[in-house]
Amino acid sequence: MARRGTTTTIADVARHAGVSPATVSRVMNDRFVGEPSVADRVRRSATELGYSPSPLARSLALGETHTVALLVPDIRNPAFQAILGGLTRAAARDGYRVLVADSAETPDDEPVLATELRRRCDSVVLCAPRMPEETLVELAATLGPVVLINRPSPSVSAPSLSIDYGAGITELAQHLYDQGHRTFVYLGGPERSVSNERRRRALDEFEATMPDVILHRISCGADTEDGRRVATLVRESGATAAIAFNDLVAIGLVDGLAAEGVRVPEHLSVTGFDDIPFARYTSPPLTTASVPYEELGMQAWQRLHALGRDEAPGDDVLLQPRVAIRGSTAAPGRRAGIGSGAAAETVGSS
Amino acid sequence: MARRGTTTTIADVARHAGVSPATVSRVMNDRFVGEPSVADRVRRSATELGYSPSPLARSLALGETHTVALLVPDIRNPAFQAILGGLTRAAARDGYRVLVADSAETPDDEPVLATELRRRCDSVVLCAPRMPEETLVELAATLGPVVLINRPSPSVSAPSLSIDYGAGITELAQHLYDQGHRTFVYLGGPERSVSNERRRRALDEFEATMPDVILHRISCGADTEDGRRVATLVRESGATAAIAFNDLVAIGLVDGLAAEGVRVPEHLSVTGFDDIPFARYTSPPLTTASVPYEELGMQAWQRLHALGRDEAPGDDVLLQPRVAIRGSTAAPGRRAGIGSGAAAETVGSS
DNA sequence: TACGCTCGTGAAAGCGGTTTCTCGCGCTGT
DNA sequence: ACAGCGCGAGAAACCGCTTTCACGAGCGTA
Repeated sequence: MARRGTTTTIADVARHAGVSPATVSRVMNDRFVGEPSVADRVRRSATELGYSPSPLARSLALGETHTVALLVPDIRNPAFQAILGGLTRAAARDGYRVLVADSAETPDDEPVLATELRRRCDSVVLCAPRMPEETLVELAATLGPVVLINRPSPSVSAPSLSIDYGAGITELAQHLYDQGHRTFVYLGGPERSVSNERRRRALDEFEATMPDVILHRISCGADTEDGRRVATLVRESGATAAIAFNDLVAIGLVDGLAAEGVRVPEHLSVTGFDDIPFARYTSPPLTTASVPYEELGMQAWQRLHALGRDEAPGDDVLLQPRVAIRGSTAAPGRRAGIGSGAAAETVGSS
Repeated sequence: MARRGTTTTIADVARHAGVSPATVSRVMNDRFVGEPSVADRVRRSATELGYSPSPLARSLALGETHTVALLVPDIRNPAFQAILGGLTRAAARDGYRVLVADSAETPDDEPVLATELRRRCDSVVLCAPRMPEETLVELAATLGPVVLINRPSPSVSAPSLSIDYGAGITELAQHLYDQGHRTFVYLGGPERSVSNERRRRALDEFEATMPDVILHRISCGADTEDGRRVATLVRESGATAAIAFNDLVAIGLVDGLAAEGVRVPEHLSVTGFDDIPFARYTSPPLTTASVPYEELGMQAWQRLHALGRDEAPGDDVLLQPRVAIRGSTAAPGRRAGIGSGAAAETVGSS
């Protein structure tokens, strides 16, 4: 904030133009209906004094801030950054700004963080994968306009936008199965994460459906480092294919395996999840499920914008990942053909 | 904002506790000096009514918002996301939030955007690589607390944090030279970008210093797609080493070259710049100059925080990139040895 | 000519806090 | 016993803008 008395206020303009603050306000907001000459005079005074209304004061008076909050567990996660990108761009088109906050992977802080953010903003995009359901229900009720990312729930009043992780992971497993794999290992994400739960359920079902499939499970994490850490465990598991919680884990795993002399996909196939921008450029390019996170961010804004104008926000949406077959998967025990480079890619729909 | 009359205000608490709003305010801000029993009563009323002060009203009254703005040309750029990450985390530690905005690569919009943001925030981190110097000087003067990213300038009153792009690119060139390359091609970034200018100057000087070096220049861009687009030009240039404006361009280039059957580094060496998190996982792992963007974000906050308390913000800083030698560079015309995997890496300092 | 309308504008009451200023009270000093 | 002092807490002004309400002027009509 500028030093007190430095900024020109609406009163200054009013005085300069010889009118009342009310009139200045009306002119600035195109709500003025009187003599055009008066409006002109006000406008001239405004530009002459370099006046622009204080957004803060307007927010207080109007009860709206033209700001939307985004709360995520870790802002450095590329998936959240993609959401942020989509949200920022979409909101900007309607003259809204985005306030970001990061709970530093501490679900306990999220309710108070969210409420605090909410008071600065008109609405909030909440991404709280590890928040307990009951806390979420309570929070969503008090929060007002909010959209939930990846937390579809009939008991919550807010619209939610989610990724069909189950469908994506099933399709990945099926792809591996079709290539001849029978022994899998799943590298689980954060323990209490909803999206991890979705993936696990889908894999449980896959295992139950396919009698000849063996599925090992390793509790891992969501970061590159987590993937690297479990490389040895994966190697020793006897699996021919590893299904990683996400791309970061997969990338870390591939790297960790390389350090142990295990080649991907020659010795072991690996799949990721998310299709972060660089998944296609990794070594080898990563077979993964492509998730439209930027789209998610844009749709989130669309819902909130509707909600803010008391329109119907639209139904909950379950966005379908698209599996992208790249170089990190191959038939077990078979060497990958020479020339299977970054350019080759198949995209399947689900 | 909650529906009018829904939120409990300071007046409600005052009434409930049988005191004046002034007293409530003092209690809430630990400025209360009277009878402890009164303070207790107020605190009880506050929690009972679920009261929390409106940040908006406080901001208006206090003249500070506890918010800092970040303005960048494109929020989707990983470098900016890293800065955002560092800034967000550092600011959060002091109870500040970050408001993000993206000028959509439109330098003309930046001055008005920045001023608008500034009115909502206590300070702003400005990253405007393509803004004309004179505009910047003017803007920085009116903006108040601001730190400039990558725009060191004696004529601007604001502190600046920059990357020594010249040193980084020179070191990369030198590395290539040491490996035996003599014909280079530089893939230039955005035409009017300051950081591109810095790289170009350094390469001009490098060319002048090394008599046997031939340096071609291609105007390219800053994105993966730009790199892919110029792959053919690069191949036809006759250069044995390509120095890309940044990692994204390098990655795109490598991909584009692969599509034309040109192998990296066997046929052509490629360097990037930035060392985005995935540079080490590309295929092949990218030789690049590692730039501490997250650190940049944190330092930016540190300066602004100091500035906000009328402390000396500290001197301008020129952060040194560290060149990371990876798999995308090799001696010209020599095949890379088998087994040069992602794990192998040398880090040099500058 | 008087009455009632509409139209253009200003006065003032919010929005929800903070802070200065003031005032009443009880305590001390002589 | 009374002036003076310090302390605890409230009244009111203020931050900068919006908006309702009121008011006076000008007009048309009876």
